[in-house]
Amino acid sequence: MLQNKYRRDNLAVVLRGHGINPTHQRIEIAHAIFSRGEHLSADRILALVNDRASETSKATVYNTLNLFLEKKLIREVIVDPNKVFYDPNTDPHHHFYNVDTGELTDIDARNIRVTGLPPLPRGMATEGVDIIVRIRSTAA
Amino acid sequence: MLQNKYRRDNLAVVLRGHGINPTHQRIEIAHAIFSRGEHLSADRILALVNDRASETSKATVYNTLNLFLEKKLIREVIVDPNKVFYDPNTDPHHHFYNVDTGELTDIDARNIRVTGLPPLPRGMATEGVDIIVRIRSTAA
DNA sequence: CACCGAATTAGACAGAGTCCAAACGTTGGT
DNA sequence: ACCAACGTTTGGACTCTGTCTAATTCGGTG
Repeated sequence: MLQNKYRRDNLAVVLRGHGINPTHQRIEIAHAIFSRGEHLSADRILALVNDRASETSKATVYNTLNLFLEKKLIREVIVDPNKVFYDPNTDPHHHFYNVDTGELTDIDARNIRVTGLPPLPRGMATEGVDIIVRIRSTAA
Repeated sequence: MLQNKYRRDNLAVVLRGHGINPTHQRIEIAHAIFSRGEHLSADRILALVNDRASETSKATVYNTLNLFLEKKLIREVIVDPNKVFYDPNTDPHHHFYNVDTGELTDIDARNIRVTGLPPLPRGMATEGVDIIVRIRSTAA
C-alpha cells in the first residue's frame, strides 16, 4: 500500500477529508510535499512543482500552503531567520536543527517530558510547545 | 546602583568588556535594548534610537546587532516568520510566545528539565536547546 | 595638522511573502 | 448547449526585512 499512499487520486481524498477542494494545483503541491516527507521552503516547493511543466504560480503556492496550514494538513517550522519551512508531519514532534547546513530532523515527541515550566499567565492556554535542539558538527 | 546600570558611561564599560569599541552609535543602540529589557526587532530599535534626533542609519543598526550577537552581548529569538527579535537576556532561558499579539515573555531555564531526547547523530554536539511555549488567550 | 584604520552612511539591491484585479474553470440551472 | 455564479488561479506590482557597496566621516596618533 505504501506506493499508493501518495498517488494523486488518494491525495484528492485526503484533501477532501480536510475540507479542501482538491484542484489540480493543490494536488500537485500536496504531492510535492508529502511524497518526499522533507521539510521544504515555499520557493523549493514552487521549483519542485514546476520542475517538468509549469504547473502553478508563486501566488498559488503561498495561497495553498496557507490553506493547508489553516486546515492543519501541514505545520510550519520557524528556525531559519530567512524563510519558513513546511512540515508534512503533523504528529507531535520536535526538531534537531543543524545550524551549519540548515538541515531539519524530526524528534518524536512521545518520549519527551518537559518539567519545571512556570504556570501560564492568567486567561492563557497552551497552543503548543516547540523544542528546537540546535546541533553542530564537532569536526570544526 | 540600579539606575546607574544603564547609564551611557557604564554601557561603554560593558561593551569594552565584550571586546567592542564603544562608539556613540553603539552606545545608543545598547541603551535602547538594555534600558528596557524587552524583545525588540531591528526596525523597532532603529525607530527608538532615532526617536528624538537622528542618531544612526539602518545599516549601522544591523551591523551593530550582528556584532553584539557575535560577541554574545545579546541573543536572537526566532519565532515570528517575519522578523528576528533581539533579546538582551543572555542567561539560559526559554520563551512564552503569545501567538495573537506576538508578545514574548522569558521563562527562566534553571528549573526546566527535558527528558527523553534521542542521542545526537554521530559527530554532532548540542549548541543549545530552545523551547517555545505558544500561548493564546482563552477568551476567544 | 596630516594620516590611517575603523566605523558609519545613503541608497541600491535581493529575497520572501502579500495583494489585487483580471482571467479562468466548474458547476448547476434552464 | 448556453449562461451565470462562484471559487480558484495568475502575473505583476508591491512591501518589508535584511545585505552590500563605495564613499565619507570619525577618532586617535605621531
